[in-house]
Formats: sequence, C-alpha cells, structure tokens
Amino acid sequence: MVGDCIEMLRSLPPASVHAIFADPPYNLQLRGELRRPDDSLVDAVDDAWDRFDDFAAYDAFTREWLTEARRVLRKDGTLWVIGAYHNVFRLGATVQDLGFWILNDVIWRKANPMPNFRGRRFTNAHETLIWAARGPESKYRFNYAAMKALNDDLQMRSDWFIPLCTGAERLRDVKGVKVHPTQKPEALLHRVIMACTAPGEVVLDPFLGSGTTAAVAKRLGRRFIGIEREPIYAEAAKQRLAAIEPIGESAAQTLPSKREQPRIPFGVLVERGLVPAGSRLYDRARRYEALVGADGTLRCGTATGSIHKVGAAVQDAPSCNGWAFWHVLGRDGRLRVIDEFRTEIAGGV
Amino acid sequence: MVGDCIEMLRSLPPASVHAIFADPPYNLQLRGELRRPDDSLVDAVDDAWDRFDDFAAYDAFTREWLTEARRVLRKDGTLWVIGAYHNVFRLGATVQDLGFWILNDVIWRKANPMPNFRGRRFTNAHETLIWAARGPESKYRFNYAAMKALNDDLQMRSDWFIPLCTGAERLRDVKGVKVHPTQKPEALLHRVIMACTAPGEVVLDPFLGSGTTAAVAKRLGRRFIGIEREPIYAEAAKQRLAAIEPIGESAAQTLPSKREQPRIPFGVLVERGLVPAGSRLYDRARRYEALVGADGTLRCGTATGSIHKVGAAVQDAPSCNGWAFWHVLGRDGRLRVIDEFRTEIAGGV
DNA sequence: CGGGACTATGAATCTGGGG
DNA sequence: GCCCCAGATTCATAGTCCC
Repeated sequence: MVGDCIEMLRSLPPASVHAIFADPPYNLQLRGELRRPDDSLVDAVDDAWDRFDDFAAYDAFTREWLTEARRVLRKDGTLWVIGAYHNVFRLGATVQDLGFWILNDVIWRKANPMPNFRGRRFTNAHETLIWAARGPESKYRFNYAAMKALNDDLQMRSDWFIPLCTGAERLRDVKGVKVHPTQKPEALLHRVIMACTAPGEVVLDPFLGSGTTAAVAKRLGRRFIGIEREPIYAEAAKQRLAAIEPIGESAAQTLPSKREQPRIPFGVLVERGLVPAGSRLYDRARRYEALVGADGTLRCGTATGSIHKVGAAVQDAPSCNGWAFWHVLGRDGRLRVIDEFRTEIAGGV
Repeated sequence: MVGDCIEMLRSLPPASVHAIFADPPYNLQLRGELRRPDDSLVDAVDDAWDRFDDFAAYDAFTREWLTEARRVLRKDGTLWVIGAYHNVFRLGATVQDLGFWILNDVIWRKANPMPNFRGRRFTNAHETLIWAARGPESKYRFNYAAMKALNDDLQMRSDWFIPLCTGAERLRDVKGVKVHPTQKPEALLHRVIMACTAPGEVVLDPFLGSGTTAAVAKRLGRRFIGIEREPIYAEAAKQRLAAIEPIGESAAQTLPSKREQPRIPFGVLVERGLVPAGSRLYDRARRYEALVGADGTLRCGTATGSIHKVGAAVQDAPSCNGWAFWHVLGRDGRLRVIDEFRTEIAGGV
C-alpha cells in the first residue's frame, strides 16, 4: 500500500495480522512540517522547551501509529520495533504505555559499522530491536526449537551479529546511488520472521521502505502487508518483490518443538502392550520401582497416579516429567526411557 | 553516605562531580517462582527496593533522582545509567526529557547469562548502559586513545563483552550467601571510569549497592561519593573499600578480558544466503541428499535436525561432524564442503 | 597433582490446553 | 475465567570431590 502509515493502518481490519515489524523514522515529517535534523540544533541557548516540543511531537506520532498497530495485531501476535539511541527509548516507553508486554530487547550487532570519525564517542556498532506481545497474557508464538537449531543447538541469545546490508543485496539506482538510506539486511528479517511466524501467516510492515520485510516474508512463504508513503521507495520495493521466488514449503517450516507435537497419553502405551499392565518401571538410578496399572497409572509405595505424579511423589519434588524419569528394564539389563516409546507411535493416536 | 538517594543528592553542591554511574532499581515484575529444568529454584530479585506500584510511580522516582543528579553534575561531566528492558526505555526517555544529551547507548554482552529455562524467549544476554552529557553543548571528556588501546588499537565499539560478577569477586557473607543480588563486575566499571574521567576527578554513584563503583574508582585513583540506603549494603561496601589499594598513577592496567570464540552456527550461512534455505546438500559420495530448512536444519528422509544430527542419522552413526560431511553442488558439478563457507564470514558471530 | 564427574548458580517480567 | 494437571525446559563458569 502506498500512503500515510496511520491512515493505511486504520483501513485494516482489527486483529488481523500475526506479526508487525516496524522501522520508524526518527527525523520524520509530521503533518507536512519538516523537522530539523539533530545536527541543525546550532542554537547555543539551552532551550529546554524547544527540545521538549520535538520530543512531544515525536512521542505523539509514535503513540498514534502504535495504537493502530496494536488494534490490527492479533491477540497472539507480536510486534517488533527497531531503533537507535535517538529514538528507541521513547519507542520502548510508548510500547509499554500502550499495554504491549515486552518479551526481549534484541541487539543487532553490526559486523561492519561506520567508525566514529571524530573520536568523540564509541563506535555506534549496534541497533536495538524491541520484541513485544500484545499484552501480558498473550499466547504468542515463539519458534524456540527453530531458533535453537539456527544457533547450532544452543539457545538463541538476545545479541545478534549480522553484517550491514551491502553488495548485491543493496538496492541502487542506475547511477549506483543507494535507493534507501537505511535498507535493513535480509538476514535480520530472516531471523525475526522465523522466530515468531509460521508459513502462511501475515506479516505487516508499516514503514516498508525498500521492502526488506516483504521480500523475506515472500521468500519464506509468509503473507505480507507493506505500507510506504514515498512512491519512490514503494516502487523500488515492488520491483524487488517481483524477482523473489518463495522457497519450498518444506524448507520454510520451522522445526516443531515438542509442545506442538501430538500428545500421546501414557495409557496408550499400556493399551497397545508396548508397556504392558503389570510390568515395572524404574528411574535411571534404579532407586525406585513402580507397578504399571491397566489404566495407565503407576503404583510405587503409597503413591498412585500418573507417571508424572508418582515421579514427583517419590522424589518429593514439586513436579516431574514422567516421560523422562521412568525407564523400562530390557532383557539385556539395560534401561530404556519410556519417552522413546512415544516417538515410535507418533504416526497416530 | 548512608541514606535516601534523593535526599543525599540534595545535600551535595551543584556542578561538583565529573561523572555519575547509576544502577537504579529495575522494577522487575515477577509473577511466580521459577525453576530450572532440574527443579532447583531460581533465586529471584524480590527485594522491597525493586517494587513500584506502576510505571507512573517508577517514572516519577526516575525523574526526581535524575533531576538532582543533573544539578550535581558539572557542565562538562557525563552520566551513565544501566538498565534492562524492563526499565531502560523509561530511563532513557527521562534522561532525554531532562535535557541530558545521549552520546551512546552501550551494550554489556554477558559472557555467561542465565538461560531462558522455559524456552519462551531469547536468552536475556545483555544489559544496556546509557552514556549522556549534561547537555548538547557540553565539552565532555572522552578518553578516546585509552579506549582504543584497551581494544587492541581498534576503536572501542558500543558492545562490550564482559563476564558476570562471580567467583572471588562476588561478595558473600559468612554463610556463603551473596551479599547483593545484582553486584556489577569490576571490569564493567573499569571501562566506564577509564572512558570518561581523569585521575583525581570525582565519581558519584547514587545507588552504590555493594560498592563496585567506589572500589574501581579508588583503585584507579579517582575520588568517589557513594550513596546507599540499605545499611547492610553500605557496610559491605565500606569493608570492601578498606581492602582496596590504588594502583600507581602510571600503572598501565590491562584488563584480563576474555577473548570471545568466533563460533559460526550453520544457521547463519542460511540466513545470509550463502547456503540458501530450500537448497540441497550432499555427502561426498552423493549417496544422501538433504534439504536445507530456513531455520538451519536439514531434512533427509525422516531425519530432521542440525547438520550434525542428520549426518549421524543417515549414516546410522552415533555422531558426525556435519561441517565436513555435507557438501554443496556447484554449477560446474563439483562438490564443495560447507566448512569452506565458514571461513568466508569475517569477524565472528 | 591432574582430570573427570558432579553440583551450584546468575537482574527472569519464563506454559498451555481442556474441562 | 478459573482450576487442574500434563509435561516441556538450561548455558557458562566456578567449585568440590574422588580416583
């Protein structure tokens, strides 16, 4: 969509998108007035009013588009906002004020940042992303297993090391001039979209710019909505998108976590004779021995109940994952954890 | 000084300190107990000093102490504030509202953060520091050369990799219980104080806690003022300080900073398009063919998982180095082992 | 004394589905 | 909306103990 971000957002139905990625401008034009860029503040007078005015206008704009974004976001959807120290604190505070629930702040560590030429500050080598659910109680999606897989089977951390967008990926006009001043790298959006969406879900970018969000969403088999006010950027994004081929559906899937897999009650193993009623289960150290009941319950001393309940009871622990705690004793004398039987019949229940 | 931060600040003369380091309460909002997967209980920060009724109360408190801090700060002085996503956006916005001029936000990347035990978010692996001058026109001190020297003659970046405060540095009582829940590492304060002060200048910490700021300031030959409300913490800091010897003025203190391992997950090659999602990998004999998923996993027959796990599964082997096992098929029909792509990535991850 | 096994712990807004 | 309960979930260090 080409047009003003807030107007376009208002035209979208409520609770309709699964994820929002927003890269708002920080020296933006408000209602036709051109705001001064930061370095034009040459006035030596320490004029606090003036500064407050600027911040207030920016905050009002932020509040307005974030309010609409929240309306458009599904209950279980999440919001990503990216910014730098000039604006990210105000963004984050407004995100919280509007009722979003921050899940993480994520640091994009730039592999190749621009050095600080005057030697008066630290090299500004990162930007900050805020990841938030619609509210504190939201059942948001987080593709934990996929993120872990993406990071060589270690939990993904909140600091991401990703190069700037350069080379062939950077959109340039016929003269070789870059089309957009702050084109985001596709690798960044790849991680964002893989983290919190499934194939076919809808990703919205209210400040589309050169179209990185839409490009990555399309390639990963997600649907997308992009809003951009400047026709030049919108046209560049359109052309860019036309050349993108989605990867196959299988490759676009996120590794399902155990929680998403079909649940198999222990009783099914008993019914099918994989763990027969009347047989015995043991913990790893063979300190405890439990009798398998025909109804899928265990008995161990005075404790009776589910594999989890009895596992917790014998250990005097608050809870226990019985699938990982209990074992079957094989004929070779080796213990086999009962969780393995579940995967054997994962085909159907 | 032992006493309320705001009252004590009011008692200090205006424009009298060169640098302020502040680690205010984070206003964590924890809802219940949290257990590790092994059922052990996480020791939460549930102290009364960290509880506020709502954002408005926290903001009012922030505004009050920052106002006094600004009054006490010299015109050429700078302010450091540290926080996490719970509070840092509100802190930063207030810093700006009061007229401070943000110079950098700096990321403390934790070498050994606590994992996310429930797998519902990214590992919270960093905290944010805000570095600000008193105003836009301030002639603040930045020891550029010292920072560059501290960083192997490269400009110091805005992301700092520093371990948590553990081991002998961590203050403990006679029972071995940590004295303060959030003691900051001396390495962090070393860099802060070295960056923006000269020997003999005054460093103020309005939330002294266990006294890290004062300890490092004393060792580096800076004068210091510490304010702490809790007598227990104040007493611990006092004892800690008594044992500190200032280093000689000419001493070239080098940090025992640990080099970080440039580990490159396979998923990064996928994100960056070096091995695109949806493409195929082969073993050397081309007996097996695997599909590359967008999350950096492979799919080959029924096997799904990391390059190592799938490599092991197809060979029916206990383990496998996927970097050496899998290859990309080039246009010339030649196989290229994926390990070669790792070396193409500059820097680290 | 070295190495391996085992344990402890760190600013944490840490579950979800069915009845 | 509330209650109940199945069951999913951890990484880097430092310290201790034992062989």
